[in-house]
Amino acid sequence: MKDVAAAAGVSLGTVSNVLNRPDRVTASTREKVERAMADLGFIRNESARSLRSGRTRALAYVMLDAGNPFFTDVAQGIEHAAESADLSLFLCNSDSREAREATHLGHLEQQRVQGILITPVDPDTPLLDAIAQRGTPLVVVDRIRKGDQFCSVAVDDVLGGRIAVEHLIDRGHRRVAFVGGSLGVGQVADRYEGARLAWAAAGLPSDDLTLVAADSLTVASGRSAGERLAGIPSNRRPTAAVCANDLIALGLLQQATATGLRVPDDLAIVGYDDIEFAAAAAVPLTSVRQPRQELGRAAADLVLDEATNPEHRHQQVVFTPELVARASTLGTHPRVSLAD
Amino acid sequence: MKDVAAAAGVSLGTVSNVLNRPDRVTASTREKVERAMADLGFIRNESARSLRSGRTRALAYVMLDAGNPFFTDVAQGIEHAAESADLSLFLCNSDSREAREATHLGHLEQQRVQGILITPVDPDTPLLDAIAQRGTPLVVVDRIRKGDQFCSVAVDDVLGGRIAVEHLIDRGHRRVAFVGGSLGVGQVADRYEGARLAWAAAGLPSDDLTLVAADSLTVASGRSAGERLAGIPSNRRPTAAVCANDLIALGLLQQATATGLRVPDDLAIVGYDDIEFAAAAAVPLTSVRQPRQELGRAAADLVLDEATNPEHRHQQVVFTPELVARASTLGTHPRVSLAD
DNA sequence: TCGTTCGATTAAAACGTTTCAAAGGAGCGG
DNA sequence: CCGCTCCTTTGAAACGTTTTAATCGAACGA
Repeated sequence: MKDVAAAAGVSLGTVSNVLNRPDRVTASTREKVERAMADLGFIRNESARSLRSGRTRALAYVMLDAGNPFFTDVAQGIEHAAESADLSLFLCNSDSREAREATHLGHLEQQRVQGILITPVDPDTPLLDAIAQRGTPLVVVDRIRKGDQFCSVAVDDVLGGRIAVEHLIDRGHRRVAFVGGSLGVGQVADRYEGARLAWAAAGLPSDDLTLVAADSLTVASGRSAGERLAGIPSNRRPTAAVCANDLIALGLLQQATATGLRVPDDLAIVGYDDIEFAAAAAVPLTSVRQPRQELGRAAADLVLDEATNPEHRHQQVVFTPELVARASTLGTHPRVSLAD
Repeated sequence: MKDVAAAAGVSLGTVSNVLNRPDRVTASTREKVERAMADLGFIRNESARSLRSGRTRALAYVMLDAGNPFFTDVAQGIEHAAESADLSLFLCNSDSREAREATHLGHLEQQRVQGILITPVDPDTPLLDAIAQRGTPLVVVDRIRKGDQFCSVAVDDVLGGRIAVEHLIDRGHRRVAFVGGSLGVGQVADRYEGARLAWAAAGLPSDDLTLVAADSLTVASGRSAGERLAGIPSNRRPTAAVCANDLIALGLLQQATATGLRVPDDLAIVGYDDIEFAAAAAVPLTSVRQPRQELGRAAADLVLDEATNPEHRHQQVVFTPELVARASTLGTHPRVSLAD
C-alpha cells in the first residue's frame, strides 16, 4: 500500500480510503490510486487486515466425513450462506478422527475465524465447550446437544426412524430389520428408537423388529449386513430393512442383488439421508430425506448471528425429516417392454 | 502475549522464545510461562504471526465440484500431504462456476496462502497465469496445461479411453457408444479420442463407435442418455457404452435397469474414475481408475516444492489409469440360489 | 579480585493494514 | 478581505507477533 501511495502521489491513508470508503475520495484521486494499484499488481494483505480489525472474513466447517455426500451437501448450504455474507469458507475434514478434529479446531481458533461450524466426532467432548467459552461462535451441525453452551442444528432422528418404519408397516411388512451402526452414535440410537416406537404403536410383537449390527455407516458394512440377512431362512427373514444411512442401504442393495434377492419383492429397503446416489441406484432407494442444504444454511445463519448480534441467544434448531418413497419399497411396476 | 509475559513476570520476548525456541529458555522460566499461558487461555494469533513472518501455514485446494466423490478423494490426498507438512488446508468449491472460482482465488491470494491447488473450470483462463506470475505457487490438478507457467498433475485420459474400449473389444463388442459430455471439456475430448484410437487400431468401422452426447457429467445426464440408447432398435443398438465418468455411468445403469435392459447382457457399461459408488452399484461398475489420492498428494508435493525449494522447476506429471473390470462388463455369473 | 565468556533475557523495530484526530484548502457570506 | 464551514487528505498510533542486537549476570580462569 505504501508503494501504491507513492506511485499515485498520495498518502497511505488515502489509499486505504479508496479501498474502504471510496465515497470519501475525490473521483480523480481515486482513479489515480486505482491505476497505481493495477499497475503494481497490488493485492491486499488479509493478515494485516484482520490483525488490525481483530476479525477475519472467514467461516469454517469441520466435517465428519468429506466422502459422505450428505456432508458435502450440508457444506454447500453453508457455502451459500457464506457467499452471501461475503465470507470465505474454510472446509476441514476430520475424517471421523478425534485427533484430526482437535488439530483443525486448534488451527481455526488461532486463525480467529468468525465462527466455527462442526459435525463433531463426539458431541460431548469438552473441547467444544472450551472453544465456546473462549468466545468463538460455535454451532454444532447434525447433532443435538443438551445444555446451552452453544447453538445446534439437527434433524429429528427419532421421527425419521418412525416414519421409515410406519411406511413399511403401511406397505404390509410384519418382519423388519433395522440395520444400523453401533448404537453409541447418537443418530443411530435415535433412529432405532423411532423405529421401535412406531413398531410398538402399531401393536406389533417387538421380536419381529430385529436389530442387525453394522460396525460403521459405510457401503461395506451394508454388504456384510446383507450377507447375514440373506443367510436367514426365507420364512423367518425380514421382508424389509430400515438402514441407518444410505451408504449402508446401498451396500445392502448391492449384496441383495448379488445373491438374487429381489428388491423390493423379497426385501424392501429404506435408506436414510436421501443422498443423490440413493435416487440414482439401480433400484431407486426409498429414503428419509434430511434438509441438508437448509441444515447448513441455518447453521451458518446462527453462527453469523452469534458473531454479529450482541443479543444473540443460543438455540437448538430441529428440522423435520421427510420420507421419499421410491422403487425399493414401492416395487418396480414400470417394467416397460423394450421398443424394438 | 503481553498479558502472558506480565503474568509470568518475564518479558514479551521470552514468551516468544518459549513458543518458538523452547531450548533457549531455562526450564523453570519455561514452566512459569507455560502455566501463565494455560491460566489465561492464551491462543496464538495466526494473523499477527503470518503478517510478521510473511507466510501463512495454509494450503488451498479449489475444487471443481465438491459433490463429485472423485474430487473429494483428490482432496483427501492433498489433506494427507498437508497434514504431514503441518499445514492447514483451505478447501474451496467453485461448483463449476467461473465467477465463484475467481472469488475464491482472489480471497486466497489475499490470504497469502503458501500455495494454491486447483482443478479449474477452464484451464486456459489467464487468471491462473496472473497468479503464478505474481508469485503464488500454483498447481493445476487433473488438467494438463501446455506451457510452463506452473506445474500440473493429471492422468492420461487418451490412454484411459483406449483401455476402456480395448476391454470392450476384447469382450466381443462390435457396436459401442461413447457417452460423454460436451467435447469442450478437455478430459472428455481426450477420452473420446482414446476410444477412437483403440477402435481404429482394431480395424473396426468408425461408424460403429457412436457418440452419445450428454450435456453435463451428472447422473441425470446419464439417465437421459440411457433413454436415447434404449430407444434404438436392438439390432442396431450398441451392445456396450463407455461413459465419460462414473456419474453418467450410474445414471445410464439406472435407466437401463428401469427399462428392462439387462446389464451387461443387453448393455455392458464402463465408467470412468472408479469412485466408491461405482463398486457399490447394484451391478458393480467396470471403470477406469484414476489414482485419485496420489494425484492429490503429488500435486501437494509439487506446490510445496515450489514454495520452499528455490531451484524448483515446473513440471507436468501424468499418471497412468487402470481398468477395473467388474460385473457391468463381465456378467453376473454368481447368481447364487438362496439358502433357505 | 578482576576480566572474560557464555547463556539467558530483554528492548525495540518491523510486518501491512485501519482508524481517528488533525491539518489543509476551497468556497462562501459578511 | 476575513472568518467559517465543509470536504478532502494526511500523519500517527495501534493490532500481536517475530527477530535481532543489546544487556545482564553468573561462573570461571588468571
